[in-house]
Amino acid sequence: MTLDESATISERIRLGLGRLTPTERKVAHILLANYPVAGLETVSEFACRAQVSAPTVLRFVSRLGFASYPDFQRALRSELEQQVQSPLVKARFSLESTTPTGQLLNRFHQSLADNLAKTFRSVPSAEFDAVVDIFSDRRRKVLTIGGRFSDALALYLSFHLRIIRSGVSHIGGQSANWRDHLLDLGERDCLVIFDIRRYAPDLAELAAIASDRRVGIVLFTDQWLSPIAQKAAHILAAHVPVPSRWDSMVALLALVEAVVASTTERLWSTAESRLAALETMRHVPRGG
Amino acid sequence: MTLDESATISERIRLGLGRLTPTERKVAHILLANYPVAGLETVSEFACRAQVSAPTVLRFVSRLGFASYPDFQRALRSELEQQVQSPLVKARFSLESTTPTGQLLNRFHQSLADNLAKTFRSVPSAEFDAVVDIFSDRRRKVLTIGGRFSDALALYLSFHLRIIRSGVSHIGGQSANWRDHLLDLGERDCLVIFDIRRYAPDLAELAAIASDRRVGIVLFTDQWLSPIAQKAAHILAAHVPVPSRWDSMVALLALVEAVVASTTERLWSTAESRLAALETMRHVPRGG
DNA sequence: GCCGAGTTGTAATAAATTATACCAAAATGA
DNA sequence: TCATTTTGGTATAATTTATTACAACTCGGC
Repeated sequence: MTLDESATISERIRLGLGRLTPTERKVAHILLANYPVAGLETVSEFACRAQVSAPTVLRFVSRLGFASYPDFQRALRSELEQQVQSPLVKARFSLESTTPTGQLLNRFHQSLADNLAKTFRSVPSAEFDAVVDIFSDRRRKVLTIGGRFSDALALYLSFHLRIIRSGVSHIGGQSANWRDHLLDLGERDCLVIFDIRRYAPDLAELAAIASDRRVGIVLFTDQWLSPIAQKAAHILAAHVPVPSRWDSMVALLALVEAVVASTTERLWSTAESRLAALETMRHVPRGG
Repeated sequence: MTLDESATISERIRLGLGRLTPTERKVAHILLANYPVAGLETVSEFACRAQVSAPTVLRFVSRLGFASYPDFQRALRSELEQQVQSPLVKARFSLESTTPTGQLLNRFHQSLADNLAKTFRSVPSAEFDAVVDIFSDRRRKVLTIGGRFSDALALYLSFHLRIIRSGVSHIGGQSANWRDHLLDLGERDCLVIFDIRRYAPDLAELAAIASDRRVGIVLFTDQWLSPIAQKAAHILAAHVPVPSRWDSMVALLALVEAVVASTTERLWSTAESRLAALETMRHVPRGG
């Protein structure tokens, strides 16, 4: 099995993601989400960041086709070197950066653009496709749920999916009642969890139960990966830091929209009539 | 001799350049010319690149104020991690544009970045400030509501505001019941409406009623402006087109988060204790 | 021309890192 | 349920790396 040496390392990782063991995949995701810095650390630092043991990191690197860890780092550095060739473009298009508010907006925009770039750079195509595959499969039921803030995204996703297909629900209400929803799900079905920093214990618990029941978990999370990542079949991670007291869900929403766009395209031929039917229902006059 | 820890390393080098010996200066220049990769190599690789001996490199690092070479590397990495944001990134590290999915993600990302830029460039600071002013004024009640999809953002906004202040609600449920909520609002209060393309007639109706009652309307809408714009006291518009069957709410969410960030900052001194109280309540065990 | 402060490289040493062998635990399938 | 395979961590060995001591060299001043 010879890998294409010309490919960038991040590409190599994304392509080889399928051949990795679960824990190795965790390492891969951490690296992609913190590319390339994580790989430039020592093995143990990297391992610690990914919450795995050092040998796992080494096995990961080895499976990528590198002869040794230093070899791997050399490759990363040489890639970084080429990338940095272009002069450090700092100057930015700016609106009124004179006013305090203008500056704030500028900084905020900067961070968001950044988060978007990093996020899309690190999303493995295979992972993205896998999620779209699942959402496009009408035989699989889909349940969505999220944390305190991210639940809005879970809701948004379920709205969109419900328009183009059946069998989609959003889990709301008291967390005590969540698990009841799982009763309806079987091995082929799918639980979509949104969980970002200040990870919700309630969600982790739900994920554990779902995992026990062999329900496939699709996880939308931040760059540091929610603990649920261990139980998840597929992970889509977004970058969330912004100059604010709170984390940003912009990049996460971007991922959701990309998935929705792709799924919609896939199901369009059949969704179209469904949409028309919905439209008709919507215009039926109601009392009030 | 303590150096300013806040300065970037490259800055630190430039400042200290005078105090270095000739050979050390050579090292400094090599590092600046191949920043930061050269410093991420091993001492001997770095030394070889600079055509000096290993101890010279170490003396250089030491004179910069670092306790050890690994320490120096850690600093470089952490700088890189933060800085990987703005520069360049796009071109080099971009994801597999070879695969169809890679192309799709690239196009999508491109559109979103574009929307963000256009949105932030066109937001009037005064309008932004005005909205923050309103949200920061605890005497004003705030009601949020949105359309089919944008309601998720309305919900998100209300969640955030409710954490830092009282008097915030989200209007849900049947549109027939919406107007009941307006009974609670007076002239000084505020109705926040999210309305993007395929503008909802229901919302326009609600806006008309609110306007009649002299309730101030804050409108989050798309670049073409919902018809509600005529009734609105303040408008924040975002760009929404993406290569998808649906419009994107990413830039709109970005605006919401910017407003929330600013409002939070404004109210923080008092919100902090409120947050602590909420946290306590949250941890009270519940049945189940 | 010799001396001494300052500078640089060589070589030996100490410290860390990476790599491996092995075992336990989990997953898988009959 | 049990046997078999896969997977992941621990402990340790092997290697590389950073560090230090010291000697050689350079350059000014006397």
